[in-house]
Amino acid sequence: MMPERPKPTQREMTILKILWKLGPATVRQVHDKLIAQQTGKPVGYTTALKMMQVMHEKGLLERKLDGISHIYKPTISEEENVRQVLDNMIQTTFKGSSSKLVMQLLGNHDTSQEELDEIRNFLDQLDNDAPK
Amino acid sequence: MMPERPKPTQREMTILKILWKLGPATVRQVHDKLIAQQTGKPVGYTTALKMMQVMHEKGLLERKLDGISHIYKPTISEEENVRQVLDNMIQTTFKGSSSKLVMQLLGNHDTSQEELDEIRNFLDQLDNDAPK
DNA sequence: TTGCACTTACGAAAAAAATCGTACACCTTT
DNA sequence: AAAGGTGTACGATTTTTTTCGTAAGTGCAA
Repeated sequence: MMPERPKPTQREMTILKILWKLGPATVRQVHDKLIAQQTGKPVGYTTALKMMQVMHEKGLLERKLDGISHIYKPTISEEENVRQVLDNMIQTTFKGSSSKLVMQLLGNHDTSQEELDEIRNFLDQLDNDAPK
Repeated sequence: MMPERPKPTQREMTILKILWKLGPATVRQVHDKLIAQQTGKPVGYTTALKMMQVMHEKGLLERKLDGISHIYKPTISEEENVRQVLDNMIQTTFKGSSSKLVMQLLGNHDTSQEELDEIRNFLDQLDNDAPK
């Protein structure tokens, strides 16, 4: 049984990102960040509140009461989300081949030598842990 | 001067994906695919038409007349789109380190030996092309 | 010619997402 | 006690997105 968790809208994503960065936080804290990024027109406090309430109803956020106010946190971790996005990308645009994604990434992203070395080390690591 | 190209909505993304798969195509062709995927309720032809018209106005699609009908194609390629998404992901969730992304990907995606070898070869290739 | 089958355009309705006003409760400070 | 600051809840409005009905043009075949 799927936990019933609809795909977040774009605005909801910006709130999720803020929460992932902050860790569990109050509406006030999230709203401050929203104001700080100032993407377009400033958003009102009650707007942020309502959004987060709706996200809670949708199952995107969980919350617990802390004194007078609520502390919210995403029900899905950033890592899990990234994994989903990457897996999906691999399926739909790289025909299931994760190496293709890596190659595309390293190919044009102009990666530093240190980064490349790290990746190589990691590959070796994988081989050692699970030798053929 | 930015070409003024708003971020596509989720529905618009499904159309973009179809066009990326098909190559330049008519509304009819796109609509057929939409029907074929059958995600939820079937969508009407004029709905697909209108969406693509709107996307054209937004600058997401370009089109050219072909006889009586139009042939549409995305103004952004799938590769470019993927690059944007990955770059953005690297910045916001991996603090600028692409190797972190690769490690996260290979870490839990349970990658085959062939894939890993391909990546290693690709790394060697990069070293040869641009040796320190 | 008449009638399909196909197309585009366009307005407007329907649905979804985002914003906000207002009410009200609880503290603290004055 | 009153005032001010903080919080939640919730209905309603506004804006954006999605859907579709209808009109009208074109080509083709009966």
